[in-house]
Formats: sequence, C-alpha cells, structure tokens
Amino acid sequence: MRADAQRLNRVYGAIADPTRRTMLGMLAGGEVTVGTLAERFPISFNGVSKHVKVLEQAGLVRRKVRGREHWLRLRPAPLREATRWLDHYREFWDTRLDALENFLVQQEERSTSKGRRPGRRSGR
Amino acid sequence: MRADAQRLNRVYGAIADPTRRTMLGMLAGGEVTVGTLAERFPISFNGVSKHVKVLEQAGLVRRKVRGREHWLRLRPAPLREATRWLDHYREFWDTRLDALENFLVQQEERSTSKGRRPGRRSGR
DNA sequence: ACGACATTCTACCATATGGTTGAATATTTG
DNA sequence: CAAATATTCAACCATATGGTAGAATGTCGT
Repeated sequence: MRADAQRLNRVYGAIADPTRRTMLGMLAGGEVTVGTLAERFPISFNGVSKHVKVLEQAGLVRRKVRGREHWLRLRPAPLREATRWLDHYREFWDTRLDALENFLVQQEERSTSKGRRPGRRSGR
Repeated sequence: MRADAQRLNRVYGAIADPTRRTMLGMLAGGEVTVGTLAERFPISFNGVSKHVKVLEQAGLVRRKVRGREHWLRLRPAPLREATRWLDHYREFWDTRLDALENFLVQQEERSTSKGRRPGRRSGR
C-alpha cells in the first residue's frame, strides 16, 4: 500500500532530525506546550513551531488547543509501525547476513593468503 | 556523543526514502551490482548511483569494486543502532503513554458529555 | 589498440528543508 | 477597550535532496 509507505517516509524523515528526536524525548513526560518546548532550543520560536508541525504530520504528535496555548502529546502508534518495518528487515539481516559476511570474509582470506590452487575455478 | 547522533541522522534519513528502502530489501539476498539494482527502478542509472551513495554514507551498504563492477553488500550494524534508539523510546511510550492517553481521553469524555463547553466565541 | 561496458563525476534544475523576521490571529489580563 | 501573551502564517534565504544529461574514468573482450 502506498499510504503505508508514505507514513513511513514521514516518520523516518521526522526522526532523522536531532532536534525533533530531542523534542520527542521531552514529550515523554506528558503534555507540553509549544512555548515550553521552544524555551529549550537555541532556535527561534517559529523554528520550533515548524518542527512541531513536521512531527504532527508524521502522526507522532497530537495537538490540542486550549485557549491560546497549544498542548502537544506524543502518539506512539506510528513509532510502532516504524519499528515493525525496521525489525522485520533487521532481524532477517542480523541472522542471515552476519553468517554471509563471515563466509565471504573467510573466502577472501583463503584466496588472498594462499595462492590460487590449480584446477580451481577462480571466482573473479 | 555527537557522532552517535550524526549516524542516526544519516541512517533515519536514508531509510526515509522508499526507493532506498526497496534497495535495502533487494540487498537482503546477498551481493548485487549497482547496475542490477538500477534495472529495477524507473529512474536513471545516475539517480540510482546517488541513492547508493547515500546508503553507503549511512553505513548501511558496503561497496566492493571488482573490475568494472561495484558490488554492494548490506551492513546490518547501523540498523541495529537505529532500532535501539527507537526501541528505547517506543517501549517506554507504549507502556506509559497508552495509559496516559486512556486517562486523558476519559477525562475529556467526562467533561464534554456534560455539555460543559467553555465560553464559546465563534471564530473570525 | 579499440570499442563496448559499468560506473562515477560535474553541472544543472526543481523542489524540500531548516532557519530567519515580521505581520496576523486569537486569548487572557488589567 | 487595550496591552500582553501564545501561536501560526507568509515571505524570504541558504542549503540539501532527488532527479536529469553529458563527460570522464577504468575495465573487459576482440
């Protein structure tokens, strides 16, 4: 599904920025306003506001307007999805590729440390 | 450490692109040349070459030049690191925030179902 | 040596991103 | 009502990104 991929794009894109990762960490304790968030970053309020919007569009943060303040809350669901994709491949690679790597490295060692033996198909 | 964050930026940035995610999937089976990879994408060879470079700089792919061909191999280690960051937060949020969300939603229901809206001044 | 092949490098383009400032909007407070 | 506050919107800038095309580099086959 395309929508699925789109969401992954947004989520990984969102957490690819260290400022936004830090923001997510700050939201772990509960709700926080945009202004409170902004206090802790060396960029302008507007810069922070933009980052928040990115997190929001990735579905990682939910905004609730109460009076003049915007309260932000973490939404873990998209992270779960993102983890699922990563885990699916990572596990497979961890088990399968480590073995493959060892195998290939050994093969390399064999062909470089000892001379090529006659009658052997040289793997190029 | 900053280097750590830098690596996470690169890895998440790399997998934020669906073309590159697909490439990683294709590399699961073992080594593949850039050209073989390129055959399966609707973009130019050069475009593919650029994507490969991004994956390489994120440490997700290792390149080995054999003759005129460049063979690519997956490197799972950075994925492991990326998963670790995600998992650390996700687990925490999963347990802690789901409870918080339920609590807050209930609170909301309680206050809205009784028609207790705060002074309403219509927009504009 | 020569041409075909696999690939990168350089240059270019359009759009996205992260940042800024200033104006606008809505809300609380005096 | 007016001022202060919390925030977004709009415009702008510099740089990054994803894409293209063409030239350059290195290797293979004859």
